[in-house]
Amino acid sequence: MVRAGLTAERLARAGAELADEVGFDRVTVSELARRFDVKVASLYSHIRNSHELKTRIALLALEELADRAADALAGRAGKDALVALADVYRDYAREHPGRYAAAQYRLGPEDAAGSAGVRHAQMTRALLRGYDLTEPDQTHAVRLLGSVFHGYVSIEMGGGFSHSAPDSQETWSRILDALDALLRTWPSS
Amino acid sequence: MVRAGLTAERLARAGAELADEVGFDRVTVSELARRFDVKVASLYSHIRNSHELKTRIALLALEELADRAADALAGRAGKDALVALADVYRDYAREHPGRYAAAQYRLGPEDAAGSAGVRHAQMTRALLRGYDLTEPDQTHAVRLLGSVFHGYVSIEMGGGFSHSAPDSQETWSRILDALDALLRTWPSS
DNA sequence: CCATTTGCCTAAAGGCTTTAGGCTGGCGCA
DNA sequence: TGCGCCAGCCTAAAGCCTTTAGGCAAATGG
Repeated sequence: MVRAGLTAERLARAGAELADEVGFDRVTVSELARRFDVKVASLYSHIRNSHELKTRIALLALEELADRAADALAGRAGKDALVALADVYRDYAREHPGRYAAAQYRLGPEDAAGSAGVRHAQMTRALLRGYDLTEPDQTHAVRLLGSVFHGYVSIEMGGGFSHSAPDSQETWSRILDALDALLRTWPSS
Repeated sequence: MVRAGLTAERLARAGAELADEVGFDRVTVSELARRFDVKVASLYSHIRNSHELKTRIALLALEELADRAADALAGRAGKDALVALADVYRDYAREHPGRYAAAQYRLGPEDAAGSAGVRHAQMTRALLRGYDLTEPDQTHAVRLLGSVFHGYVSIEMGGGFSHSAPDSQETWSRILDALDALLRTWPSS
């Protein structure tokens, strides 16, 4: 009997693909076993349980996203950087809806600390160096940007903007214009 | 044998309470049956399936949220109204995390059209009358506010802001200040 | 070359969803 | 008041998912 060569890593990668195909919430240990043409119980030698599988997929997505963000930010500053970073999130969500959903999976403090989530915050901070903000406003701005990016993308993915004019791309551009303007004239306390 | 007096309505209400207690994703037809001290199959005379149950809970939450928003907006304008509306979302999410999650449940176009989602958009539009925006900027602004509110609240609920200074309330206030300033000086195309 | 570890399998228990079909308490009508 | 009918709950059963326990065989390394 030929062995399938399972690994926690490979399972997570396959799980990420599965998520993009059928949705993160339908990623199931059983379905994954089917894909590897292996019995379900076999997966439990590699992952503790379903939660660990999802966590690994989430961590993987966060890494990928952070890598893309780092790439996009390289050599850019100011509004250029703002738009680039924003597009990274939006594009990733469109290309990999399942992974994007996974990135929202709630992690325990343990996993969260070791995740790429930290890098995300740092990069947003780096981006803000192109604007003139000092603490604590910088932190407020980091949180605002995170909220807008995630909020917009998740509403858009949910179809929230698809049944009314103007089209979503137009709004996205105008929102980024507005955020840029806001960051340049941030109202200090 | 005394009848339990089940109803799609009562099931949805009980489901909403259950969601707040254990989380929306753990709302289950089985658990609900247990709460009514009734066999699982009995519920299927009132709801078509699990999806319909969740949809009804979502619609209920959207309704409640819209009612609160309408209340909060009454007699207010400008920044006052902005803060009031924003707090409605945030407070609702804190008081009723399960219902808030339910409100994010993806509805079919059918249900979406008949939902209170429409009222939400209209109220945000009404709020913007306190600022000087005309179409299509008004729509862009509606979408921005929706993104910020939803994005911030969902990150906050996920614990995203809880492990770093400054505290979340402070950021929330400053973000609302910033949005107010932005709306007053919205960069026209 | 064989001993041990590692990887996948069978078996089984327990939970959730959904459908089919049966019994009965009550409401409506005569 | 009495009776029939139907709505409302039940039992049964199938199908899928998770998770644990224990077994056999393929790799690995001494």
